[in-house]
Amino acid sequence: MSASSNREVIRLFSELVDLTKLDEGSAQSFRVRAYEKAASALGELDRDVADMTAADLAKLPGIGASSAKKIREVVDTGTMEKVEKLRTAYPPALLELTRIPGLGPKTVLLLRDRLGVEDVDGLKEAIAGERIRELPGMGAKSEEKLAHAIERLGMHGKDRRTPIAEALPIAEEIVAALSGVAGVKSVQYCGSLRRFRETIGDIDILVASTQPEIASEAFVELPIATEVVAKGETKSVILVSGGLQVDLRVVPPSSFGAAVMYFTGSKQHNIELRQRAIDRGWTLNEYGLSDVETDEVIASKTEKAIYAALDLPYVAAELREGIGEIASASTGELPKLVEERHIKGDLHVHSDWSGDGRAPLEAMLDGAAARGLAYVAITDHAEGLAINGLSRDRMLEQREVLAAMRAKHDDMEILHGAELNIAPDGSVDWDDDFLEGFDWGVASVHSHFDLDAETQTQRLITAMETPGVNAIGHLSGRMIGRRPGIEFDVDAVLDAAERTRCAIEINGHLDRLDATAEVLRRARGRDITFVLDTDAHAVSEYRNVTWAVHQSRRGWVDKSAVANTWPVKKFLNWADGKRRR
DNA sequence: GCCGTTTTCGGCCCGACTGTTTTCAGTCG
Repeated sequence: MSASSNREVIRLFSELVDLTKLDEGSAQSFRVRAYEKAASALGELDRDVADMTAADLAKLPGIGASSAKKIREVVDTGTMEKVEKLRTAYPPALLELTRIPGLGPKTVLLLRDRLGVEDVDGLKEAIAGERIRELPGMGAKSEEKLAHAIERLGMHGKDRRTPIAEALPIAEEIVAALSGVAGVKSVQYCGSLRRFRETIGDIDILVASTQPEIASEAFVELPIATEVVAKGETKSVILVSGGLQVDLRVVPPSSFGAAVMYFTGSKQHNIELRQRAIDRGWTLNEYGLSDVETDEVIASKTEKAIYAALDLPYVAAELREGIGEIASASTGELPKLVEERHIKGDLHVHSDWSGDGRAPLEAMLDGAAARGLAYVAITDHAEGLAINGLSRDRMLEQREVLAAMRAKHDDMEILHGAELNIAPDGSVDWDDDFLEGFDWGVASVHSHFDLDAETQTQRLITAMETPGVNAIGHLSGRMIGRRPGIEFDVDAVLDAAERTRCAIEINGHLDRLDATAEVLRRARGRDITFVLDTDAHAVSEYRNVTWAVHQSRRGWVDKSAVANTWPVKKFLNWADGKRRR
């Protein structure tokens, strides 16, 4: 990716944020927020900063003359003087202290200035010597909390994030448990989980209840809770196994919409909405949108009503990252997003014919039919995948078996496909003649993840150019939280997708969610076709379609670009067309 | 540090919980 300089600039700005929090003694200082905003703007930039002048940079929203100069400095010299200077004043060991939950910049500086605490070991000594309690505003209880927080740092510091595949089932379990509690009208998980980020800092649960104390009590008593961090009337915090934090807010039912909105975030999205409220003489908080003068509530029950009052269409949770979605919403330029009911077929499905499939062919077809799909492509692994793959002969045999099963499923089109392996040189398992016998081909990277970006780019492009390849499966090959994706030139691959008419898959496996949202957003404005797939290896995994839809929304993908939302005939013609090029 | 259909200076989102306080500071989201 050409953005290696972007990554370095963002890294230094993030460090600048942390250092400035200490230097200013506040995480909310305007300078800190300005640096955060600049870092976030750079993260969304689809150009290489090295190619931009200071004047170009300063035109970007959130970046002014000062940040522009710093960015150029990093590009030209490889470093940032301000960061270097702050590093000597606040060494890494001291910065590490701010990662301890409950310990903010003010207290870290107090510890250093009054007790000479320079690092975690120094803090432990101060606690053991009962010297914390000598400080203003601190007591014996503070020592106890800090000692405990240091233990927590080891297993789950402030900045450790949990893969969505781990967090989502926990959140669903808690939602289900609280739904049955007396007085509870609605329960919803919010935060980054609802925005469908691929990793989660903590789980946010919102409850609407007429009896908040019962809900709070039930929450801290959940069997899944390993520790209660805080418990109040409307706000409580627990830890679950592994140290993952779960926050609960309880609001009256009439405020549910405002509270969901507040609790879903993102922080930047909320700030922009609140600014929009202020511009209209109103104020927005988790209880509602109200008039500053009269206290009259303008909207609070639903998110939609609040957006409408602010002259905005409803903004889907997956879009709320504060990266321009409010500006796009206000001008009617948000994409038309995919909904689950739009998905007419599944194009990446395995059976137990290949090694990792867990259900018989019949069961997978019945499962697809039960979901009301108009078509399904069986795509077992091809033989290049040593452990799992089917030989040519087995594939031909499977084709016969599928043909016989068509009679039973006369209201569902059954496509015979294959999941092909992309070799390091971009070739796939079989020659064009044999590939022509299939109805559908999805080609994926399953090995050689460490090749250099240039080789990987060419590898993907060669695969896309192959007539029998309709789509590239799980484009990056990443496993969230376990394995990074391959490195490749995103723009070059997107160019090839336009040119070859090869689709890019949006894989709904929770540990994949691939293509990534960053790549999908980068494809905005291009003429690229996507397919949403479950990559189901068992009947239960057809539900991955839900996650694929969320992922597409997070990537700002327009429904019109998703082939499996099209009318069936149009889809079949398109799929066939690519194969005959 | 950023920004501007009232402003190039003076604003910048809003509220809950904890521990220490007799009214608030710090932290967090």
